[in-house]
Amino acid sequence: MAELGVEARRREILTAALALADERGLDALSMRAVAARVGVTPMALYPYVGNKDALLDGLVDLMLAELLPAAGTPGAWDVRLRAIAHAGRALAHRHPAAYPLLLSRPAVTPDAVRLVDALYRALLDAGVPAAQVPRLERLVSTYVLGYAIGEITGRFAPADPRRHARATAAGGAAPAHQELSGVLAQPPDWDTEFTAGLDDLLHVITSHAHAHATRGVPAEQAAAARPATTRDRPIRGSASR
Amino acid sequence: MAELGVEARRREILTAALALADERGLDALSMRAVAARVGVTPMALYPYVGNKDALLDGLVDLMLAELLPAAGTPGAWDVRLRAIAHAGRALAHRHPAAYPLLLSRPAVTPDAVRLVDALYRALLDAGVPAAQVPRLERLVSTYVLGYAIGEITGRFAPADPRRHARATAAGGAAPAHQELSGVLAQPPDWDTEFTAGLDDLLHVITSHAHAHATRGVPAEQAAAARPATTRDRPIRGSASR
DNA sequence: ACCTGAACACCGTTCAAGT
DNA sequence: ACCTGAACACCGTTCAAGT
Repeated sequence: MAELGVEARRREILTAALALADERGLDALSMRAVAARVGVTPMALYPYVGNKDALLDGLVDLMLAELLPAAGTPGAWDVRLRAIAHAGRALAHRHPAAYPLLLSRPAVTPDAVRLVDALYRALLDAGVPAAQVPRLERLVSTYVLGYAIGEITGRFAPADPRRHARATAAGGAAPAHQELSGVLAQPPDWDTEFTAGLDDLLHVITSHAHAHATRGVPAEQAAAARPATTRDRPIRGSASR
Repeated sequence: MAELGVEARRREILTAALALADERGLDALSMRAVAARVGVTPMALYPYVGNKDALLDGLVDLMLAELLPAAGTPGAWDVRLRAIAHAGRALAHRHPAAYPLLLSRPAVTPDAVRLVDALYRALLDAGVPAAQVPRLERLVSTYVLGYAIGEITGRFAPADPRRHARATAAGGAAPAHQELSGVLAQPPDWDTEFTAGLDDLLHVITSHAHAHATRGVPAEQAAAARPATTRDRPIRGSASR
């Protein structure tokens, strides 16, 4: 009972911290401000969150927990992979200030492992050889995180005319910009671009997949539908539960 | 003369700040610490760097300046693109603490534009249609930045046995991890993996290229080697200088 | 068991002042 | 023209103390 209370209080504190980051940015996320929002003295936070660094790790946990339901999406491997990717990007829009923490902190919490596991599963179901699965998982998650962060931090943003102006002002120093002035004049649609990049990565994945393994359904169903001899390696556990 | 002195002093301050970040991390990068390293009072920095935020932008500038020579690499489009990508990753290893700033600040300085221009040029030379060039440039630069940051911040890192242990401890919650336990047991070579991902992106690029445009040499030579009728759009300026 | 209050060693930045 | 010093409003975190 007391233990449960501690966990609940911890979540209460982390939720307040994430809300504060959402509303006023990472710079405004001080232990003192979080404490004030929870209605307590700064020192009262320490037994629950350790210190500020651990509090930031806690925010990562909280965001991963929000993302996790996407890992349960049913359907073909590419449907599942797309769902997780789009959920990952949507998370960035919901928590633009805290989101970059995902890229800078090791993903070793149970929820992070579960999420990675769902991506591993999708890649395995796509027919990717085991040796390539972790690498392609990192390729996809790097894309999702990097793209979303580029978007929210404004790295891609200079859709305002000033960048274009500056680029052409550079003149001979930026000839390719001049050659592309037509397409650079119209700002891109970031939703469309994200999906296009994801499509490109899906092609990369299928290009690495075994020729015979074009199964697009979850492992159990695929295993049931295929003759056992098409399995390239023994599957240990979990297939029937 | 006085103007030049100001620029030189600014660079001196930024160089000291970058060195400080390299040696003691971003958290240790205070205005006071930079000032002490330069041998001056904190307030003396302000006329040169504006404020702390602008100082961080200055570090981005400094890193881009280090990266820029890679944009001058000669050779075929893919050679040039690879050179820039590998230089971008090498930069991360040289400045692990400051590097993530590249992902979080808009790239609108002249050096940034020059770098993007070199990537645009490589993609154009690859035969990518103009409409796809900016998107694929963002795909490539997102990969380089995201991968390098994942590497230096330890997001990929749990090559230590603990992650694997934790994943398998999760048991039924991480079945794909179990299925992959063989490949997950051996830590990846990050150099090789970076290159493999880059190869994948090069394939994406060529898959988007015009069928006839497999030119692998800089624009001027390619333009000279091909009949003018194969050009899909008029090239404005720069081609002959 | 849970929280508070005072204190310490830091921050970034302002302002008025020095030479 | 270039820099300093004192001051202000903040930080994260410690410690001893309250109830």
